[in-house]
Amino acid sequence: MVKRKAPDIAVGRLPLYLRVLNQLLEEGRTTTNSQEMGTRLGLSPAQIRKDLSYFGGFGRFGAGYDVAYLCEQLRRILNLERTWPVALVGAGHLGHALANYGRFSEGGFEIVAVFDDDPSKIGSPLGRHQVLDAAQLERVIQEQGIVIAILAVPLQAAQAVADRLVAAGIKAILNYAPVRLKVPNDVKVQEIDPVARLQHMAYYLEADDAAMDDGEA
Amino acid sequence: MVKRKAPDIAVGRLPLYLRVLNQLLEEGRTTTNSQEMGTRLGLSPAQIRKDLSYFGGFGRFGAGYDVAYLCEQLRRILNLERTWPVALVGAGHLGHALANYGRFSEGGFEIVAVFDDDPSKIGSPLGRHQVLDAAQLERVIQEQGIVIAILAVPLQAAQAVADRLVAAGIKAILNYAPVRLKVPNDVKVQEIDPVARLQHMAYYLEADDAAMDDGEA
DNA sequence: TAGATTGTTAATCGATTAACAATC
DNA sequence: TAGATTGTTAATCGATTAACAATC
Repeated sequence: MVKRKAPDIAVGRLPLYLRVLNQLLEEGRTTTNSQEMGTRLGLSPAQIRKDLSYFGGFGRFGAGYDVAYLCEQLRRILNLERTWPVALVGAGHLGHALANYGRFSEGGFEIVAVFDDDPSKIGSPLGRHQVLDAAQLERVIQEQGIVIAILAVPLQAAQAVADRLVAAGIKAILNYAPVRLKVPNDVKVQEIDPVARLQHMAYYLEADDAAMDDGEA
Repeated sequence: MVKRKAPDIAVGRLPLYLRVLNQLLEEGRTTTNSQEMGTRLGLSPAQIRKDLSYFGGFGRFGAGYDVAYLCEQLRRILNLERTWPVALVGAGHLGHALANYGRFSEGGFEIVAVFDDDPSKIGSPLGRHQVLDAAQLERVIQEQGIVIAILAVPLQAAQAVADRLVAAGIKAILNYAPVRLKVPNDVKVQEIDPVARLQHMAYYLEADDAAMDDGEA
């Protein structure tokens, strides 16, 4: 009866559940079940029911889950009933792509400020914004009560910028620089490193270097 | 003595080890140890030694690891002694960022072709390339023996494009669309979903919506 | 009710950590 | 040698799965 604290790995799957539920919603479906969700995500039905059970009982015995209701509940659990303002640091190619990425808003996030320290970029338009001087970082973050930042700066600058973000009050960083940032315990970091992901997959590829061109023995 | 097959989760950490080793190399360091690597990555020394032990013994008792040597060995294990040609599908904002991303090459990858099906994009320059007609996808992939693809197309198109990639011989897909792709067992997929990562972190943030502006009770 | 699927408990499986003999 | 750190084994910890009573 006394719920054990949800493990982080289960929390990390909730966004995936939210994703399939939105997908089902778009298909006009009103109910689903752990079997179907599992199939779509490549997870076992048991795992989905277990994960959900850390947060409560959201289904109906014999009938599965109401798509809209479960969706709503997951958004509540994940603190997505509000829109979180996000600071984006770095207005290079990646910064541009992120500033123009449409899925943040439906996900519960909105980039409200973009920073760079390159004088040639400051003031230029980016998405619906103008690039702000990185010198303004602390001021803007504090004035707007921003607690989430996306870090899209070169590797060499990443830790220094992260330190400033943390000092300004940021509590969650989505880090695109290939480095494990050092931050206090109460600050969450998620790292996105496409090269590491490719390298992970390369392990399973045929090492065979030659060949392919046109098969000679 | 008979090594057990390395678990995928350990394989996935090898790129991180490679990353710190490169970092150490840049700092001019010639040796390191599991303690130091662990500190830099936020992992236990035991875990690092265990992970490496699946692939062999690379250290010297009492002296730790030779940075250059371990680096070399990890690149060998991960099949990174060659440069893998990569196909990029999708020439939107994200495609642009990826095509201009400098870290693929040092990681062992090179984007050799960019595809899009938008007539207004086909033929236009992107990085060092010209955007190719997506209709040429199969031909180019087969002719060049490409086995790795990066998928940066809209959600709605993702599965259909993935099907074509697989049919053309692709064995590894880095998927930026927020959907779990259905692929055969011998095809690896890694998914990158920044929104899901932000949502994961949002769970740990203060749910408090108001406040912040200027603290009124 | 009979049928279906949940929520939960217990069993299994796998990953991490601790500990230490091996050894340079 | 004494000191240090590896590679590996065994112990611990945690996550996943199987199974089923609960119940709509």
